[in-house]
Amino acid sequence: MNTRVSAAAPAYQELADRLREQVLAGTFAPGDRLPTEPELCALYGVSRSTVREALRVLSSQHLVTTVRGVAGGTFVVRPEPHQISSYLQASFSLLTASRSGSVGDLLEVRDMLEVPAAGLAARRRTADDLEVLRQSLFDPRTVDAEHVFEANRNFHVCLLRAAGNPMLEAVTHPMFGVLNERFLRVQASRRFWFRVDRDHREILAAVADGDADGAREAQHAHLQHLRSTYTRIDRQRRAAT
Amino acid sequence: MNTRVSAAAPAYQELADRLREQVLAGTFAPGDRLPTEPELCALYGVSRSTVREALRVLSSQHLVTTVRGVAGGTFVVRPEPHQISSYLQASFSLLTASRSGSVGDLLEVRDMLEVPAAGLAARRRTADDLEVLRQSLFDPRTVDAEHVFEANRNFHVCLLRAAGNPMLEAVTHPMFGVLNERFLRVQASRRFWFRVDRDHREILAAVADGDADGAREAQHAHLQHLRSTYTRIDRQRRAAT
DNA sequence: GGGCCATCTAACATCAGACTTTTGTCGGAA
DNA sequence: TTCCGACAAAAGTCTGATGTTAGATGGCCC
Repeated sequence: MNTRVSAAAPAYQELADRLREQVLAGTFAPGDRLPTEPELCALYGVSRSTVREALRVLSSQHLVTTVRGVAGGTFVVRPEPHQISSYLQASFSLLTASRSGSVGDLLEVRDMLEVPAAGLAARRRTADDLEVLRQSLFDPRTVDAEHVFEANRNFHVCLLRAAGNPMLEAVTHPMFGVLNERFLRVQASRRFWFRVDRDHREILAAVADGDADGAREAQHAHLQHLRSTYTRIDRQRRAAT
Repeated sequence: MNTRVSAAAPAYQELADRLREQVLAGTFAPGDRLPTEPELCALYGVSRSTVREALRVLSSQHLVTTVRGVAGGTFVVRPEPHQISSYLQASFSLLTASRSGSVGDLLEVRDMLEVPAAGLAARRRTADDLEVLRQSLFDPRTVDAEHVFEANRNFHVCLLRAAGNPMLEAVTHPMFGVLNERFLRVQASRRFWFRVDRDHREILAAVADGDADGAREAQHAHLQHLRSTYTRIDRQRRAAT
């Protein structure tokens, strides 16, 4: 017998929602320990399986973590930008894989974010940022493709960080990541890397000078180059199918 | 006795990872049904609880859904932009709640995204988009605060949609959402809504004209107004603490 | 023959309880 | 004092039974 009009949601889902509400509302602060699993059973009148499934939902959304042992339990965590990034990257990756044409969308958004980000970086970069950026330059004549790939990745990530806006970083990083994994990990010509290297040095020079306009311009030009390469590869792949 | 160097990961986590890999790799296509829970138990040699916890992880990451009943089971879904949005909004909301000063960061990114978005909307909007935007205008003299709030929300969401880039929409919507919930749901003066209404009409006019520059400018001005209101409220709240 | 309703059934949902593994703590021995 | 082993508290895992949902089936009435 069910007096409610709609039972619809499973118990674990409902419990997860209720707990999430409390976490979001701040009833439990970051670092706080939630009641133990048996306690939650008693509190909400459900079995331990149900409690555990609810906790799995919350933990896979990076709202809580569980640790074992006597001092263990379920703890509220504060979401870190990099967690947001990893989730976003997985999602975007799937989105672009399933729908054709989304690569252009991704590039469009990347342009909106990374160009102003370069401008901000020029104004806000610290001496440390500059140093890291310099170390992320690479010799395009090097044979180690993996090293070049990593250095390129580093450069972009550092540039984002130098912009000093964690939200911006959290959102932009995955876009860069998806395109990078998708197009560069596998195939990229020597000539392409030469170009990338030149662009990076140009961007770095502007950022070092505190020249926001120059940095924006250089970053925009860089993305234009990338766009032409990505769309070419994308066309080839489609043709090959 | 454990021969592995690190047992670390719980079984449900490991199973979730293995299944996720298969979903991401396309072993299971969107719409496919995964093996039933008892079958997964047999396949991976674990108990049903473990299987179910793994499935909860995947489903809360919007990779699968489960439906009950005889034709039920666990199905691979393709991630939808609005799912990404809801996750992002929760994350950003927590991020701004826990760290002071992030409201400015949020506004900064919003400016990067919504200003060009308005420009895109001016170029890409359909007749339908225009119609919906018109219906999202409101009478600032109305007394129904909830209606005004909803109409305002609608206007921004439609404008984003009109830009015709799902990724852009997925990323921008939550930023708007967080600020909106945080500052406007509770307190907003009559004078503020008059201003908002005027701005909206200006944006709409530019978008209807296909005037990308005008739309960008109007949107930027609009965000500047919002910024001053938000920062004022934010200051008041801090002072009140 | 066609439409409607009761029944069946395959899948997920939930429960209860036991056992296992991990890890911090505490007390005693070297 | 330091080290080591027993203990305890917590999450992790397993088992098996029972509840619930919703499509499928087949028979009944018209």
